[in-house]
Amino acid sequence: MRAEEREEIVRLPLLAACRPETADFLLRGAFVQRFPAHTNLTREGEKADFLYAVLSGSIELSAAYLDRETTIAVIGAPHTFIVAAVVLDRLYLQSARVMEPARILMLPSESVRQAMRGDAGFATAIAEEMANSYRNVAQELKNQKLRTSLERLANWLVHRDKETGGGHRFVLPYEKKILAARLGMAPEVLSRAFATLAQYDVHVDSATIIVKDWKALEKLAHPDPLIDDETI
Amino acid sequence: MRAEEREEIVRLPLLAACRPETADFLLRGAFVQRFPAHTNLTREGEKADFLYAVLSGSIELSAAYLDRETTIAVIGAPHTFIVAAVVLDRLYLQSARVMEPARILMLPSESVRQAMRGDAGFATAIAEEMANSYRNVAQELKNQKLRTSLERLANWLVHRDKETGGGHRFVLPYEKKILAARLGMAPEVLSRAFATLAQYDVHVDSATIIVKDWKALEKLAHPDPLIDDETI
DNA sequence: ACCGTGACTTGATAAATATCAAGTATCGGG
DNA sequence: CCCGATACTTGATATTTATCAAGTCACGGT
Repeated sequence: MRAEEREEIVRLPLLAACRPETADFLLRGAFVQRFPAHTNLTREGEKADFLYAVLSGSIELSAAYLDRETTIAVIGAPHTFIVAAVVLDRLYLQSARVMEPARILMLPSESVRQAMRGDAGFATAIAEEMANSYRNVAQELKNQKLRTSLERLANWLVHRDKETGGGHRFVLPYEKKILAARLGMAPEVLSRAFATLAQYDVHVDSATIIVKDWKALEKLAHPDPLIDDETI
Repeated sequence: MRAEEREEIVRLPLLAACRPETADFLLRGAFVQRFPAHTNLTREGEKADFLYAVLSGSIELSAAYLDRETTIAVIGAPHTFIVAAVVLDRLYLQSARVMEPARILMLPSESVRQAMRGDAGFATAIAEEMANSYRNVAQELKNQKLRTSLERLANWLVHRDKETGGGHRFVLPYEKKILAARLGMAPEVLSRAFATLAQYDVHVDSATIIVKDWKALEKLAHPDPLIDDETI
């Protein structure tokens, strides 16, 4: 592992609060690897061998049931994924696939558990990471149970616009097919939802979104910090 | 706090793995309180002042949006709730209401965070608690996104039957109205779903459920450990 | 014992969402 | 530059779910 890469890694929220010797211990068994798009990193049901952290690129987490499949979340740097399975030494509940070509840090799961037992700072960082993940998925559950598909799309657009600087013009970060799965609807429904949003002056040109009447969109969306704000 | 009550508390998964002095420290600021049914313990949006653990009784966690409301989960002993908000010192994302009269342990949230920083065993226990909660919500999200309402009910029955000893006969632990919200459907839909299950030899007499043809129900439900098994 | 409230059910209907099919557009590889 | 695969859109339709309304029933409080 190169020195500058090591620098980058110990700045991750996960490692920033642990003792130097814990970081040493963890990084001894760790490695960083680059993966091209579409690589499958984990499949749900497998044993949790590694904790993964995204250094760059993005990862799609998905789950399947019978012949159905859905996207649970899309993760980017500097976040981790499938930490819960590692902490509990259980099976992955989700599959992880590389979306944008990614650099991934992999920590052997047994080392992680051992480091937790020995370093309260690290264990706390893991707990905080888990708490964040918990809140994100709890918010997503509220999103699913309390909103219609049109409302979920409208809120996603409002949120994405803020995230990209509030220019009221941005490009979708991934395929509409994946966005549809992420929002919990069939691709055809997403297509029609975009068509409906034309009434609210939302213009869609392939992957580019232009929000001409911000107020109208926000009124439709009714964003709620307790569902949409990840840092509340 | 009585000695036997203290005994009971330090056996909670949360405290079982921490150092004696950490338990002392935590229990110094803690108290146990009995609450009658329907008491509101927290409201979503409030600051997280306490970590709650259920010693007996049960708690309903719910969330609202506009004029809608849903039940996120129902918690019993020896589980905790709203730990994530405490760990991160943020706002509660869910409201908690007493369902069955309950004895609740309350730990001041600042003490919890302080204890985590000082005791790796306790921080690890919190991380494990969070990991369990995370997996439960993630499973619930899969349940919502990948199944129809009839399938959710069928699986809930299968699961509940196993939980209560597999006698193929049990009593609903709470009102159908709440069950409907828990399963993500309108009460009328639940009513009709029960009616549909008559075809599968599921008999409903007010709150008593009798499953006459277990195989038929299980075939309809298609239970999946990665969605339904909390300990996988 | 009576009353009133609220849970539960059932019917009728509307709205939301999924599915199937067909056509167009787009994009990467040869 | 062309081809084939796949994403995306749109229409028609089916299924799922919600809503509104009315009636029954059970229960707690007076």
